[in-house]
Amino acid sequence: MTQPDSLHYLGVRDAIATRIAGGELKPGERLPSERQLQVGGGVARGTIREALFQLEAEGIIYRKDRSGWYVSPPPVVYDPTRWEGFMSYVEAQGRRPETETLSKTEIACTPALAPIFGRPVGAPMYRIRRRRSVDGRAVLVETIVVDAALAPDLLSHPLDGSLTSVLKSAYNIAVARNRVDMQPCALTRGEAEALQVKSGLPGLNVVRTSYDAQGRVVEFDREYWRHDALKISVDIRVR
Amino acid sequence: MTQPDSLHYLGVRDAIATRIAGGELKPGERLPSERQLQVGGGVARGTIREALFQLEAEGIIYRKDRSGWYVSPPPVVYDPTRWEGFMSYVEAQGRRPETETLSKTEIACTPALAPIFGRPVGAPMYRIRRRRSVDGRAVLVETIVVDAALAPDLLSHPLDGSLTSVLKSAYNIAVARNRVDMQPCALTRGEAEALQVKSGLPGLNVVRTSYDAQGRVVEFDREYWRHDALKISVDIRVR
DNA sequence: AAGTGGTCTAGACCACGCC
DNA sequence: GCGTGGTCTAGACCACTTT
Repeated sequence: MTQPDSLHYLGVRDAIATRIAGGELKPGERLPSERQLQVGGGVARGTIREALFQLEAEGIIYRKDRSGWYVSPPPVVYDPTRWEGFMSYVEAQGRRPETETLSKTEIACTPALAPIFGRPVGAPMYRIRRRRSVDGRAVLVETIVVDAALAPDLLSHPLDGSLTSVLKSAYNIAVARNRVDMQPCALTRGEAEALQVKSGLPGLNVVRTSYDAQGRVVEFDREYWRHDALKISVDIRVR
Repeated sequence: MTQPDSLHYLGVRDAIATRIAGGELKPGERLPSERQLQVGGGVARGTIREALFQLEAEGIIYRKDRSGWYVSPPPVVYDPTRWEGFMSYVEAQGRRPETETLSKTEIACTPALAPIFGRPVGAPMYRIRRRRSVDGRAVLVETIVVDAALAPDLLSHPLDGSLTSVLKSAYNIAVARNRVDMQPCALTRGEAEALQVKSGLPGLNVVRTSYDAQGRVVEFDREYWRHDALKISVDIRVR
């Protein structure tokens, strides 16, 4: 008999959490399979899974679809008031960043985008979809939209680094104001697929709108982060 | 037969989401019980619950323990770079804020707090636990710690409003710098209980450290938010 | 081919909210 | 005291990853 704090699945949770905290299971390592975790306990697989979901919600473990459960690495710290770019701040934290461009296309400005950019529906825009990883684990997918009138021929530039610095160096466009919105969400359909997570997992939706000194929108970026990959830190001085 | 996109629980999810989006079920209203939702479909209750968990992760519905499932109201927008205080910004959004003081005690500075405040272990501190609600739904619990040397007799002041303004008006302590850390988390034990949610639900952990002009920590605040109650918005001007 | 997690069924009992 | 969600069992089959 497992005999936990009255609840089986929390007892199983604690048992696994203890093995992780004790260093028996290290970040990135795989847990025993669900059926193996059942062994002596006389516990149904559903109860084991309940415990695993709990640990997943806490950010302690994560899963690779149909491959297994793994111990989560520590989160990346992100300061929305700075924009050195993903690559540099991840590296500064001693982690290995990676960016893949999933697609880059010219699109016509949609009714949803028109008011954001202050441009007519149908105006040419560039849309870039990227996936970014830390230490080989995909942590976010993003969709960036840029006004083609401001940055003609943008897509011929290298897009796997900082887009902001491309805009600065190739087009002399400087960001003067940044608006960042963040909201807990569920990762569904496309985002979940790109991050190779189960649809419905919690995530963080980060929307960044960058303006130049004239108030024009130079970059509109929607990011979907794994909920366990990120820690936000903002430091503000009062005027 | 329900006949969804191959997956039963996603079909059930879509059916419920449609009823909510269509206005048949309004924010704050209760959904039919899990057993009622099974009716014609030949669907197991576990599958229904899978669909409800999905909607919960998306922030579309929430549950009151053993009472039922309800349609979520829209989130509150929170700007960490401003601190007019919870009461005023919630009101500004046309919602009804509420604050309850759960406890207020004098404590001895712990080893964890000592380096934050730069004070010796054992130094007197005040600890205040509060719960805050929007339109009658508890959305966050917080624990605030203040150095007793800076604000003697703090606990005799009214604590259901803005603590920052009490510090300002009663002690002439002004905040010069604010550090805000946010991280997705799971609501467990005490927090879950205070928010009347099931332990393990996703939440957002917000830690705010406020400094005065001399660099002293005047307020250390740890907040646990329901994941579906909050939207963060930051607006930054570049120097 | 074997093993894994993902989904689903059909029951059961319990603790607790609500009336 | 009835109905609710919360927990749990013991199976089953499937899609997919891994070897």
